[in-house]
Amino acid sequence: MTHYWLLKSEPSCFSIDDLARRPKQTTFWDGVRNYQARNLLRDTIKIGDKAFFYHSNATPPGIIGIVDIVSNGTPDKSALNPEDEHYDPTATPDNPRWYGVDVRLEKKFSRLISLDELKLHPGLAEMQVTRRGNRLSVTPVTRNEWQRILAIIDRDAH
DNA sequence: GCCAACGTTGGC
DNA sequence: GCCAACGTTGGC
Repeated sequence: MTHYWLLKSEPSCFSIDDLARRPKQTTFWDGVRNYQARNLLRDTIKIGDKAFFYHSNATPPGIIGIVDIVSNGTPDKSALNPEDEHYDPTATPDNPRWYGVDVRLEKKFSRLISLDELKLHPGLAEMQVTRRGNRLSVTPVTRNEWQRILAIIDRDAH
């Protein structure tokens, strides 16, 4: 069964357009350094799931598209690379500590659905990403929330 | 195991 | 750039 997620990225670091330029519009979602998010990436998110691509620390922040999850969780090798900005000296090949998944761009929305809009929408205001103080970069999205957002985009297209 | 200090996230 | 929220670290 397909599950739905929201993945945050700062567009100044990695944007949906950056993903669109990658070979096969696919990349390894690396650099997550929070245990709760790590557990989701390692254990819970599976091939065939889908996720919203969320631009955080943007003006405005919001949901900008959809990615398909195209691998199960695998060790995040960026933690092992001293040259990488996400290097973690406590990670080892035997105990990789951090995980990620491969994602492929499914769709960039015709417009960004801003955080403000989510908060104002009765069916979306309870999304985890709208909660004050929420810092988790990987959060679950309910089937209803997923379909409501698709309906907004679909409506705009007509 | 507590908790103060510190670092990071991310909206504004 | 500010700062509230929250996660992590480390002394005790």
